[in-house]
Amino acid sequence: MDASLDDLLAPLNEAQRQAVLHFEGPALVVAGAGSGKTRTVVHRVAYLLRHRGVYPTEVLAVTFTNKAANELKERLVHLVGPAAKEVWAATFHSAALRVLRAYGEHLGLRPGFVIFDEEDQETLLKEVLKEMGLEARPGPIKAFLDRAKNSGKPLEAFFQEAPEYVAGLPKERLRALLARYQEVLRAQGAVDFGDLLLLALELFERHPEVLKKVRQRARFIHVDEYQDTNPVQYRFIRLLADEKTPNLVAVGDPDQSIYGFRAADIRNILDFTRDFPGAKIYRLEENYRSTEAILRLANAIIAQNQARLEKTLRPLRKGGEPVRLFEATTAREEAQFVAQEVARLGPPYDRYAVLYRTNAQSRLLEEALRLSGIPAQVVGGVGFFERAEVKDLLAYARLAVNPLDALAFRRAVKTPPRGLGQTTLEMIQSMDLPPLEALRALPLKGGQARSKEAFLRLMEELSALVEGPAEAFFRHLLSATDYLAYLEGAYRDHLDRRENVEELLRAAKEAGSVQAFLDRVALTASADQEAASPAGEHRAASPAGEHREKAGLSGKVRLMTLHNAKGLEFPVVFLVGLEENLLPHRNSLARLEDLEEERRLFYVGVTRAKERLYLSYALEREVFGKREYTRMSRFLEEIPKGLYEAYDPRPASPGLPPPPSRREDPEGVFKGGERVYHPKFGPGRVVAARGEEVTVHFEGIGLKKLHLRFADLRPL
DNA sequence: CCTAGTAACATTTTT
DNA sequence: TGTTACTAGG
Repeated sequence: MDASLDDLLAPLNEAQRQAVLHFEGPALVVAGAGSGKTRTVVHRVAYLLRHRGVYPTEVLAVTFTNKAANELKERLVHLVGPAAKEVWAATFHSAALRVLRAYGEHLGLRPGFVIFDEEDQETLLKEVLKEMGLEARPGPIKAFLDRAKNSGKPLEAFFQEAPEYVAGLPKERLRALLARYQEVLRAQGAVDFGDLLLLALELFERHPEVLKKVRQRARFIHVDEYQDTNPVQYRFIRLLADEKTPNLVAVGDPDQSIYGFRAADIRNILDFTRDFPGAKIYRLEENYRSTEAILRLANAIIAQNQARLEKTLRPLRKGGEPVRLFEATTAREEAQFVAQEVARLGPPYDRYAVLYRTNAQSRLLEEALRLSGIPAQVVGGVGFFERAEVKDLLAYARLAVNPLDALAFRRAVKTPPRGLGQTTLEMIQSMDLPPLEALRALPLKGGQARSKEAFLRLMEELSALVEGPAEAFFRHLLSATDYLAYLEGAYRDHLDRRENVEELLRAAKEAGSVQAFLDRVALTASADQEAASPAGEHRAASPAGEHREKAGLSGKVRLMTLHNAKGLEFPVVFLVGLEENLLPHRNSLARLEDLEEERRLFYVGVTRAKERLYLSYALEREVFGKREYTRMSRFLEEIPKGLYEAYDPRPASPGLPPPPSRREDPEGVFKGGERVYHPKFGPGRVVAARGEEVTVHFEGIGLKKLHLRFADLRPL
């Protein structure tokens, strides 16, 4: 661990070296896609620690995902040794949470406060709407609330600027509604996502002694993806960066700003030198990642944007495969094209990523890949922690940690069903007591009385376990509620759900305490999943890479939204759905700034590719089960011809035949041993067939009993 | 109280 | 199309 400075600088180019050697004062690193940003960041922190006498406990590195934070630490440990574990690497939200867990009582936050996820947030809004006798959709209200909280403006100021009607509610009603929402939220000992940063700011502003302490932990601040910071995050950093000598290094790329809907303000990065006078600027424009063909396309795309700083990525990898464009007749055909092309190029499959604008597009792609027997994994979408069975169990944990959590209480009481239902819950809600106390006070008879006692006893047992390891907590919960038996009775696919429960136990074991586990759950993003990791060489050698190997995730095609692809790279990228109304999305056509953000999204997608890039669109696509005719994206039209070529592999090797149609007369047509295909479970073999009931073995899934009347089972 | 069936709704992106 | 919200009947 005593290697010289030369070793640290050797793998870097001149611009990177300059940035790495930056010591005190503000600096902006404008790092184009694939310009070795992560390496520069890691080496710079290593430089501070190794050669500038900075203590690990003085460094705060804010990253975009928790996974990025962990990787940063791992690589630092690799460079400077285990002491680097003390570096504070976190997302804005987990950093804020940590501050609140440590000092939140100054604001009157209860120690066990929970974080409500989006679903909880909407549920609560629905309740408040009902309570106030208002008719409106919670979705748009939630969007308004989030924007308000992310804007960093006082709620009053935000209301001033808001239109007279939001989500069909007059402004004044909305104001009252949100005030009530906030009140109920706190009464339940909860905060929502947007609150995390706001509360941290409030803490800093009202308690200078706390700010002073946190500043000591953040004498050298590093912010990644700075182009995607919003005003609240900006203020958070502003407060932490000491005025006299703000040792702040911001890294980002204005061309990759894609979170406008989350109030990210691209001006934060554009105005950096004004905000932090004397800031040094370092530009990384040499691209190590992509071939020249890919980069020329990327440069042509982004050059169409008006609002940007001139910047051109210089390719280090000359030539390369041409970028190919495929026109499909239908979205299904587009998906089959992807599968066919992956099959043609062959394994290892983690070289491939399929990127799309909306989550809904994943379904066809997943199906097509499965039909071709290609292992694939959707990153994001319905996350692990959003599965019903996982949320059920988490409800108990939440309630044990925070008895005021009425939402968790309701979920816990209802599942598994235990003889306390709708009516009882409504009574409890009307009682204006913490839910458990209300239940205790409720006079019940017979079976219900027994159910009540049993539930209260269970919660007491769980409370006793709540300070211990999370794993023990959940194991007790599982046996006390006989939860697995409940799953078996309630769900056809209980085996899958059982596996999710086991996964939860593993995650709990890793997290330690119940509180830590819940926090981690709340702040784990889809991009934090193991499966999100790219197949880059340097990472494949890391410990995380080995772990993936064992988990069997290394050999899978990754499917994800363009947003989730940020920061990743793949040898082969398919960018699908390049259609008007999809990319650019129909909701982003009205305003130029939105349109330009869509273009940046396209740019981000293109720059993920290292060797090969496929673009595609379909002339026909189903939306809500209704057929829609589409048109090629304007982003493709505006690219000079010659930067990509039309491609159609079909004449040479005929595409997969359309899926066989369902049999007309279901009864008795499947025979034992027959190969069949199920849209959800994929290919399988019939084990037994009795009338309408067929037992099928699916690869990697196991036995499933299916009713032909319902299951869309097709012969293969 | 619970379940199964039907009606209504939803998709832009996410820490 | 897939999921959730609501209702009637057991």
